[in-house]
Amino acid sequence: MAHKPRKEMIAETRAKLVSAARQAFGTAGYAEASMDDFTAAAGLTRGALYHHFGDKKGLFEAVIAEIDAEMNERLCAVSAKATNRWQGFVDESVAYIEMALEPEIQRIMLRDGPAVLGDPSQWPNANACISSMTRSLTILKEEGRVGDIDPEAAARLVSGASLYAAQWIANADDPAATSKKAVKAFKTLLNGLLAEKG
Amino acid sequence: MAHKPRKEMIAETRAKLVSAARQAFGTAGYAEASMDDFTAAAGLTRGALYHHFGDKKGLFEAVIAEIDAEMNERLCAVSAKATNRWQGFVDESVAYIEMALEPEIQRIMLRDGPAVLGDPSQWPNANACISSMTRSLTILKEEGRVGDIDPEAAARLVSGASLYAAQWIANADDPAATSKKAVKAFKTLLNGLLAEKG
DNA sequence: ATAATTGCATACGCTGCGTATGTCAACTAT
DNA sequence: ATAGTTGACATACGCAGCGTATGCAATTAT
Repeated sequence: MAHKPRKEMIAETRAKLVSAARQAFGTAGYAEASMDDFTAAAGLTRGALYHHFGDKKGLFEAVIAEIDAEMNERLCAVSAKATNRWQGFVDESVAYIEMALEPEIQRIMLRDGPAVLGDPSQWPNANACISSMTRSLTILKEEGRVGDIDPEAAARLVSGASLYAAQWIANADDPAATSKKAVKAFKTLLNGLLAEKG
Repeated sequence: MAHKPRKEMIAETRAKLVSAARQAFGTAGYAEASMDDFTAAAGLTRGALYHHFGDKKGLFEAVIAEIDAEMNERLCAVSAKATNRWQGFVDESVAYIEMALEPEIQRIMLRDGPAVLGDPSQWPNANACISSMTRSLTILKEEGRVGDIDPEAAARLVSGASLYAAQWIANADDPAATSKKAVKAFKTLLNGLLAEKG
C-alpha cells in the first residue's frame, strides 16, 4: 500500500534531479557542478542521471527548459497588464532586464547556457520568450505602431541588449543607479522602433 | 651566435602558446581544448604554460586580450573613415556585428569568454571596444546629436544587441538574408538615440 | 510462477588538470 | 673564466570527474 504508483516515483526522481541540478548549476555554475555531488544531494547517484537524461548536458537542457517556461509565464503576465500594446512591449522588455538580474537566470540562461548548448536561438525547448516578443512586434507592425522592420530581428536585438545590460548592472558597484541609467537608455533605444516619435 | 637573446626566446614561447591556444579555443572551444594537446602542437608542454600563465584561464585571458586589441584596431579604422561622427558610430556598430560573425570571435569572445571569465565589462585587459564606443557617444551627446542618455549604458546596450544578433545570423539557415534584416532593424533601433528623427 | 523489462546503483577505466620536483641553459659577479 | 644563481621549461605523480559496463531488485507481462 505504501507503494506509490511507478510512474509517480519516476517523475519524482526526475524532478529531484532537475531541482538539485538547477540549484548546483545556478550557484556553482555548470562546469564546476559535480554530478556526484548534486545527485547525492538529491539522494541519488549518477546512475539515475545517465538513465534519465543521457548525460550532463541532457540534464542541463531539462533545467533550461524549466526555467524558460517560468520566465515566459512571468513575461506574459507583465505584458497582459499593460494598458496598450506598445506599452506592454516596453514593459515586457524592461521586465526581461530585471529578470536577468536574478543570479540563477543570469548564470544558467545567459552565461553557461550559450557556452554549453550554443546559440540560444537554436535551443529546442527554450524560445518561448523570444517567440512571444516576436508576436507582440508583429502585431505592432501590422497596426502601424512600429516601422517597417523584421519583428524577429528586432526581438532578438532587444533581448540581446537586455541581457547584456543586465549583466552589466548586476556586476556594477551601484546596481540601483546603473539600472536606472540602463533602463533609461534602453527605453530611448526602443523609441527608434516607433513609426513616429513618441 | 646562433643564440638569440633570452628575452626574445621567451617572448617567442609565449607567443607560440597564445597562438596555439587561440587556435584550439577558437575551434574546439575552451572546455574541450586539452592543454596537453595544444601545448604539444606548439612544441611545448604544460610546464611552459603553467610557468608563463599560471593556469588555463590565465592563458585564456591572454588570448582574449590579443583578440580584443585586434578588434579595437579594426573598429577604429572603420569609424575613422566615416564622413561624420554619427555615421561613424553607426558604421562602427554595424562593423561590430559583422566581426561577431567570425567563428573565432564568436566562440572565444562571445561565448566561452563570458562563461569562463564572467561579465565582459569586468575583464581587465579587454574593454577597448566598449571604451571607444562610449567615447564616441559622449562626444555625440555633447554635440547635441544624441539625446540625454548615459553614453556607457547606450554603448553596452548596443554591443549586447550586436553580438546577440551576430550569433543569430551566424547560425541562421540563410545568413546573408538574416544579416540584412538584422542590420536594418539595428539601424532603426539606433535612430532612437538621436535627438531628432534622422 | 517465471520470464522479461526497467529504474537505478556499483564498479571500473580513462582523460585531463594542478602541483611538486627535476634539469639544463643562460645571465651575473667576482 | 668560473662558480653560483636564476629562470625557463620538462617530467612525474596524484586526484577529481566523466562515461560506460555491469549488477540487482522491483515491477510488469505472460
